[in-house]
Amino acid sequence: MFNKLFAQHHGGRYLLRIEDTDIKRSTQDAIDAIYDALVWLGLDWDGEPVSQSSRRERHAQVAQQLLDGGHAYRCYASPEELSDMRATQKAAGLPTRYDGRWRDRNPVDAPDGIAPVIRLKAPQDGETVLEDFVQGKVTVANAQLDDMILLRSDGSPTYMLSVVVDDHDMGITHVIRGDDHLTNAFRQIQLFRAMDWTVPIYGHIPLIHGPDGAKLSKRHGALGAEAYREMGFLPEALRNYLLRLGWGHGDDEIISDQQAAEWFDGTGLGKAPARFDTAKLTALNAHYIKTADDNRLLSLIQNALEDVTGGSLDDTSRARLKLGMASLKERAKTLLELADSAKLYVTSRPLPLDDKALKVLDDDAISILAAARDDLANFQPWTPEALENWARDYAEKMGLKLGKLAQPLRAAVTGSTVSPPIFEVMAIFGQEETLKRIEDCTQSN
RNA sequence: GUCCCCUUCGUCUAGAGGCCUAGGACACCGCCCUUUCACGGCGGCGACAGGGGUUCGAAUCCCCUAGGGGACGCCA
Repeated sequence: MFNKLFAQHHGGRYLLRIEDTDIKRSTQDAIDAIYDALVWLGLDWDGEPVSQSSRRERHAQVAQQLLDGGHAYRCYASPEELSDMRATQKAAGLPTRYDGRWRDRNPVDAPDGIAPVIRLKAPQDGETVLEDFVQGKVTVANAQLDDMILLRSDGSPTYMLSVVVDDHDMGITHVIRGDDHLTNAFRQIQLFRAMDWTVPIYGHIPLIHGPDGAKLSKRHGALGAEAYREMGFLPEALRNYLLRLGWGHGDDEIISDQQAAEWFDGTGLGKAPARFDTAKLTALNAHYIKTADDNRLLSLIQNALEDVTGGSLDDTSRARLKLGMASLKERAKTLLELADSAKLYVTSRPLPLDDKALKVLDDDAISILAAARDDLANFQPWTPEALENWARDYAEKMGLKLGKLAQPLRAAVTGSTVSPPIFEVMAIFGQEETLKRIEDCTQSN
């Protein structure tokens, strides 16, 4: 999202690349999940996505070039040998790094039957400096960086090689990514230098943590975008929430996409990880539901409603939902809640009454309702305002508090003690349907 | 273990030496509005990690300590 906003802000292009160099993990399902999530979130990209796996030959060619130019070498150490090496280093309290055992060794020493990897011959002295527009100037001694693998023993390019080649070939000028890539940046810079290519400008943003402060991971709170969709969040709410995680613009909280693109220039990003807070996301979601278009909301909850009706919604239900949506969306924090409350308008008689409604409809209430029904039978006009005035007048005439009349009406008409304003609901159902619902209660008792 | 980074209310943040008796938002509590539930309005609770400096003056600059995070793969 930051990449997209940054590109929009500067009139640039926001490109998508699928980094699928690990064939085992890059299934079509996994890749589709990325596209779906990005599209749902409204983070669609410019141009065609580039698939890294389709560029293997080009990557291998660059590795060969590096080899020819003396910037890379073959390493014949086996995976077992390397893991022994790390174990020894760790036991001795040393940093675990490839020790360069094949860096200057004569290839004639190469053991038989071992396919080599190709490693970058990285500078060992001096330091590499990264001018990061989020982290600031970060310097690392080259002695801290080891000779990374460019080509695996099976000849396939690693992510590190592919990223650099693709960034160069795609003309990438700016990279915004998680700061788990910060140390990779130094290695990648060395590779850019070895090829004498222009290094992109980097911004490494902090990772998002879970509510308990621990890193968000697959087994700890990290969810795919589709999970938030299923929980009834609107993409614009998620965007607004994420925007404010690690970035701020004064006291502004509700920020439109357009405003975000105008304001987001890559500055003002925090360096500390932020915790994910569902409560705040939910509050934002409530706001965006309130301001969302009624027809859009209706289509978003349609499936849930059709589960109730067992078929497609009829015209009467649709009309009622449209009339009632303004009040319904005012009360919903998620689309799940909205769908739940909207069921009111698609449930047909005889109405199931919940426990609280049953409790409200005691003998007193039933007799009040029975009398009110007769008064209502000839009442006109059937509008929310007129009905409310009627209720106030009628209650006063009968010496009742308004609630003594309104709550039983709500229970009888909606089957619940919680609903949008009852006179609005009665108006939406119409006179005939309302009277029948009242009769369902007064007659069955 | 080694290297790098971070540290303002419970959470997200504003703050770039005096505007700060530290502002906003979410959450929480109270009151108002009210036929229910919400919305909304008003008010409250609540933080500069700790310790040293520099300065007339520090949340803002420097140092140390503590705590947190990230990286260290023939993963990305």
